[in-house]
Amino acid sequence: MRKSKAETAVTRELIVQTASREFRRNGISETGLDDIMHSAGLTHGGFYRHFDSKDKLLLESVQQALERLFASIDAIIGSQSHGGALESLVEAYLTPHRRDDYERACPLAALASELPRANSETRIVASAAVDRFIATIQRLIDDLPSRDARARATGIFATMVGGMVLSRLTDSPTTSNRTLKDAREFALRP
Amino acid sequence: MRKSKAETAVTRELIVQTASREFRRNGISETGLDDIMHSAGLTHGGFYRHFDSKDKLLLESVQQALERLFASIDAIIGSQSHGGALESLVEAYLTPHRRDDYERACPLAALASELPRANSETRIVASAAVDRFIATIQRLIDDLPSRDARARATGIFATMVGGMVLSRLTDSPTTSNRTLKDAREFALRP
DNA sequence: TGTACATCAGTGAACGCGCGTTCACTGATGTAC
DNA sequence: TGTACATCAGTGAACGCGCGTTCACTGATGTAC
Repeated sequence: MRKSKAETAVTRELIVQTASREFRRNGISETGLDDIMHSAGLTHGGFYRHFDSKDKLLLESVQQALERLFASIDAIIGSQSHGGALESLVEAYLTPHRRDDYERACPLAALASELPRANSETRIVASAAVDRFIATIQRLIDDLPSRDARARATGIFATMVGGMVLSRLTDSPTTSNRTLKDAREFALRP
Repeated sequence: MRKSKAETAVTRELIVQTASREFRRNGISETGLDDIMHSAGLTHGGFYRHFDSKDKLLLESVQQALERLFASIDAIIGSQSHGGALESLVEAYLTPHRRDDYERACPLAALASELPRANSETRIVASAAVDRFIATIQRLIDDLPSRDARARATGIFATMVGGMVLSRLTDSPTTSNRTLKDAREFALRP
């Protein structure tokens, strides 16, 4: 049952999107190709018509998640007066919504301890994303010389990623939400 | 070749210690019992004379790593004048040494994205350790009412964990070291 | 525009490997008398 | 204190399962004329 080129492209996109969510939800090595294909409504055998390996799918999944995350962040920043942009960014990131909805979760936080062992292409993408995140934050800090702004931006991003990681590690939902709030306030402290 | 009770206890301890390092280095699901037993100089068949399951070993490994980490932190705090203790704690944590030496790494950072999916006993231990870490930091903050000190301590710990996670995610050693430094300074910023 | 053939997306079975776990066995240790 | 037997730490093979990957097959799509 060959599919048309258009249908094939849609299927491929669906697989990447599904994988992107499932990797973030269940981790890289705990997510099987069978899980992904089944979640996408397909059987596992067809996978290799679209991708060379699980590693290649992981690479595209992480890339896609990052592209969408940066797109949403850029939109948030763009829609704000310059003064409130940093606050909006931090508050959009450290949110119960982004903690619980793995479709929108930050792959750097969701895959934090697994990415350093991923294949080299994926590591390069992840490492570049850290840089881009920090540079984005740096641009929103205008009361410091650029060297200090970069250092401050790194600290802010560390607080964001750490706050998200800790909030997922915490059992109690109340405490988890307060962790997000405390991290937001610490990151934005003047 | 039955071993004496003393030898058996030593072997058991060796397995926990080895597992604790290997889990932190290679992750929970990517570390096999065979890897651990082989690293400890044993064969995999003997494992079940000491532990009921991989999950039970994980629990003890994480517990042991946390006990040792808290012991070293308490020692650092105890040996300091009260004013410098927070600085010493943050600087002892966000160090290239603790990033690279998995014998001393913080399990919360090294297993950050895997622990939320671990068995419930291990999750409870991890969650309690987050609380204890925050409480330890809180006690070193004396210029704020306790509610605010707790919030501040949460922010500091988020920065510490995030800084460590990001430094492991970064390809370049120079950048990775600077990330640690920036996170240290951000955490300690007055 | 229609026809004949090649291509290939998706299916479902199979392969090979590694993993967590079990088991029969060995021989030194522990224990009961 | 010595002897006879039970226990059990460690070995290495085996089991069963799941995983990433491959493959023969189907039939609709794409293409060459």
